[in-house]
Amino acid sequence: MSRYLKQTRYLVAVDSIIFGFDGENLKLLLIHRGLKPEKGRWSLMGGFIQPEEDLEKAADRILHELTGLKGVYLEQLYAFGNVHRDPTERTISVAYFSLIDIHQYEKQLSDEYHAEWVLLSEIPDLIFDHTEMVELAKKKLRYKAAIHPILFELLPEKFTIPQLQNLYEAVYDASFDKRNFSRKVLSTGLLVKQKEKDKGGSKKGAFYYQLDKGSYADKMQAFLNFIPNPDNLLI
Amino acid sequence: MSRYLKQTRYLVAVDSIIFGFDGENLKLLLIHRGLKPEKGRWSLMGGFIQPEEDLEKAADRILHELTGLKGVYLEQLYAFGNVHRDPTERTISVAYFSLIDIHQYEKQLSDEYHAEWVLLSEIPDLIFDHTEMVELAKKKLRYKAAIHPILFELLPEKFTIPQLQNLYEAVYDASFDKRNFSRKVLSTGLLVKQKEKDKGGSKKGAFYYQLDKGSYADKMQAFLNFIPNPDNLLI
DNA sequence: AAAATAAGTGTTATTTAGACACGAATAACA
DNA sequence: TGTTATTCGTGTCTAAATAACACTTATTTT
Repeated sequence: MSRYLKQTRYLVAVDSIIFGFDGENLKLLLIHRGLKPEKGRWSLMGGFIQPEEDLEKAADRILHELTGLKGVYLEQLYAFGNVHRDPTERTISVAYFSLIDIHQYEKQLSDEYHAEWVLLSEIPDLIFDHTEMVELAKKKLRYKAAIHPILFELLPEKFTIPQLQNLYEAVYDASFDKRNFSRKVLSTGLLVKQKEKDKGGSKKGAFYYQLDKGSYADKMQAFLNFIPNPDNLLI
Repeated sequence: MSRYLKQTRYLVAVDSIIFGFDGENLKLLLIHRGLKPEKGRWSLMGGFIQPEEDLEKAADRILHELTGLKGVYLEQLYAFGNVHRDPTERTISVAYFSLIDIHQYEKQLSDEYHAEWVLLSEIPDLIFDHTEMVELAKKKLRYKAAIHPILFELLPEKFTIPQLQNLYEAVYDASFDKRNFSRKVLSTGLLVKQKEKDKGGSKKGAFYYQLDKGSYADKMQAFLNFIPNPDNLLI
């Protein structure tokens, strides 16, 4: 039934930039390639799309294979299609990035892939154009998080304001005034205060908060200007 | 040299959403498909990528073929890869959108493609998932223009403040106070006042302005909050 | 009981946004 | 040639948002 007879076909892959936060640092989930070519080198998790599989679904599958997680935040980043990006054979790769709570990640299946969390500030050499993909993903994360409340995806369901601030400070490699920060974040109406405190972080303990799932969906688009002086922070 | 033996290969296309502005209305450049399948129906301009052609280059080529223009604003929008989006054969399409000054467009080559400018508010049925592509491009245009000074790409080199305001009003389907608008746009430091006036638009005439190319590159990222109450306008 | 630590909160000054109205320049026309 | 119609161009004031700033509270440790 193929009617586009004279055209060349190409491999199409999906690669995933998976960000995680451990309460302290931002990390990236990488694998040690077990297969040739480039065996033994660091790489993003990826795979070829299958004949009956939508792009999004392929990204979902790959994420699931590596982390065992389903239903996590996943967003298309960019299609990379330089002719020689994979020296073996021309492959167009659609990169996705996702945000997961690092503590939800169980190392179940990861041995199969030799997956490891790596500090975002200490990313090793990666194969192909994966470094470029990661750089773009970092940029987009900063960009988007300045405008939309997506960083909650990196936290557990219950989190404290200081934890949230740590996360923002890690993403922007900056520090914010905690009075202004908490006022701003609470004024969004997105957070619901819990009765329990997290006693782990300090002697006094900090109250847990939870996302108001209802308004979260609504306000996804209404979070502009979250970061002061974004001009200085966005690349 | 192909080592990924067991994988399926796919067609990869590029489709272009080409926006233009005629001083009054926003328009989209569409073609009447001359080839089967779907001959005679409206479509975005597109084509398959060639073996030695980067993605970006393919988008550039297609734009050039249709409009005769080179070096225009071109940005990757999204990769569309649903299994059955092209019923003939599975094709992954990477969509690009571009912004051109409609008056720079000469209908040189367009007869070959039966290209036509169509009002953005009156877009006909399009083949495949092209309607979805256009919707996403509209959304991204609004989104991005609220934050970055990209709409200048739709204007001639010299333009007046009222013309610029018309453009913003067309993009956001809203009207803005001209005093606040001009104060805001001039405060960016992006515009250089010219000595001549445009006498076409009014009896009094309006001064031309030109982009300060130097600061344009710098301030591409520093144009946040250009649109009042963006919450109401961004989808 | 004193000290150490991190949480939580309020005030003020500055900046920015948004609402608002009139004079100036020119062409068309009476 | 004076009057009218049209659009350009500008200034002020009020309200809201931002950012800078410091102390008290709760609790554990010593």
